[in-house]
Amino acid sequence: MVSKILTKTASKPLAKNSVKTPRQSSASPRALVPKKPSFKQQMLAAREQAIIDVVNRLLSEKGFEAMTVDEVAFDVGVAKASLYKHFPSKEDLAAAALVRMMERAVAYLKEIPAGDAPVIKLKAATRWMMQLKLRGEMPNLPSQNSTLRATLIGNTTYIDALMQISDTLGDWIEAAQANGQIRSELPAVTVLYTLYARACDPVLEFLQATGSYDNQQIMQMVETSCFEGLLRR
Amino acid sequence: MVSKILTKTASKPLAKNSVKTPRQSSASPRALVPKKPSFKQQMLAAREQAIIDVVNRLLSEKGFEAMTVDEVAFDVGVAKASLYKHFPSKEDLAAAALVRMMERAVAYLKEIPAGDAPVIKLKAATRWMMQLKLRGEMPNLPSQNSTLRATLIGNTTYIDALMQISDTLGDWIEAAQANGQIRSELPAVTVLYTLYARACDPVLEFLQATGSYDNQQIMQMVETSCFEGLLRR
DNA sequence: GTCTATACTAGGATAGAC
DNA sequence: GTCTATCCTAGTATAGAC
Repeated sequence: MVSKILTKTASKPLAKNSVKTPRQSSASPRALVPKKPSFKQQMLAAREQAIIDVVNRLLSEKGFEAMTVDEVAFDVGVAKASLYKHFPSKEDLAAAALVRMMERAVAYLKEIPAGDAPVIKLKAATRWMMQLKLRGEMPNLPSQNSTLRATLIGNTTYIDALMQISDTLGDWIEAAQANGQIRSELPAVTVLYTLYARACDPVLEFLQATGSYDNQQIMQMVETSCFEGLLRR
Repeated sequence: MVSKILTKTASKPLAKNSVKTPRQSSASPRALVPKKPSFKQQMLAAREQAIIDVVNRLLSEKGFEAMTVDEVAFDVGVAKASLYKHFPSKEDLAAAALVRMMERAVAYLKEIPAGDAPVIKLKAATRWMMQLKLRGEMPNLPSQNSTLRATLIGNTTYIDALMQISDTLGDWIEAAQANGQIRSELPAVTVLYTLYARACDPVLEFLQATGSYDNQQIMQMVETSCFEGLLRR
């Protein structure tokens, strides 16, 4: 467990989620039977998915600051005011996209075969991030934007997913250090951050911009430099 | 020479430099004697240096988008309108800071002993960048901001310095690959970009934020992971 | 070349009808 | 919950006096 490497913030309950699963009174006789979402709710959820898709793309293309709500509304094909019925602010819009990304990451990590060697798992996770980035689906966190950060650390779902991911990766890192595959001089946090950083590595887009290499080659090169190092063995 | 790795843009002559060295008519009998700058010019240059210092700091703290001209003016202690007498736009303000950074880089590279092994030179250059970043003096290029990019590629001084740096580092990289120190499977461009990326590596600030390591330790760790790789030899 | 005061615009957010 | 129309702040840039 390396969850201690993340400052555990007292995550206050989330303000409100726009699309809730229908909550029945626990006194109801059918309380244990999840009710199928109504047609309207399905439409709503689909609309929000579409919004999040657009936000995700814009976030990866231009980053949070440069993305405008007008643009989001236009691309979704909806009025700006309607967006604000779904999400209370631009920050929450971005947060929703990030939350979905986190949930996808959690889901992907679960797919990795448990029997694989720790290093193999770590490489798989890294490749997954790089692939998203190369496909223009990895949101660009403009690092030190304060208003977005504030929203994010207040988002329990986001924080929980992030910590879950960090714990999983952290365990793999420690296992890989224990069995001698990853160098132990580097603290596990450093390794973790180094892997995370592949999700926003400018080298990926620079190499892509040269047009000389395809995505497979680029991922291979960055993986090599990251795991094997620049120096020859 | 790897200058071909950078798209050689036809760099049009710079619009105008706010502080020019006094230009005498070439017909003048003292044309070859550089005239000492007048007191007023020295004051002007000093003022502009102060402005650039502030811009540089803000650029590294919050990036281009989040930096406001009001803030710059306030921190310099001058009226906003006065700033615009020195620099025609916010973009030019940032460009000036970046140009100075480039010139410093060029100067630093020249200081590196020519007799050192290529890899040693590359490590020195990398450490220089990381040190600036850790000290909060490395401007944060918000990557894909279009208006700033446009100004930059129109700035001959900037482009020339960037190409000069790339050539120098490129030569060292190729030398290091030739003598077997740096792995040759990786194209020189990839190595070059990988080193450049240390100037904006989020791992540096993340590790700094933990408060568990001092700058020397952080630089050592990142250098290790970059050159030696995460895997144990 | 410095100031104060102001013009102008982009962009986040809301009002209020349907 | 969607729309049109509008508000309002922040932020770039400029006018014009000294």
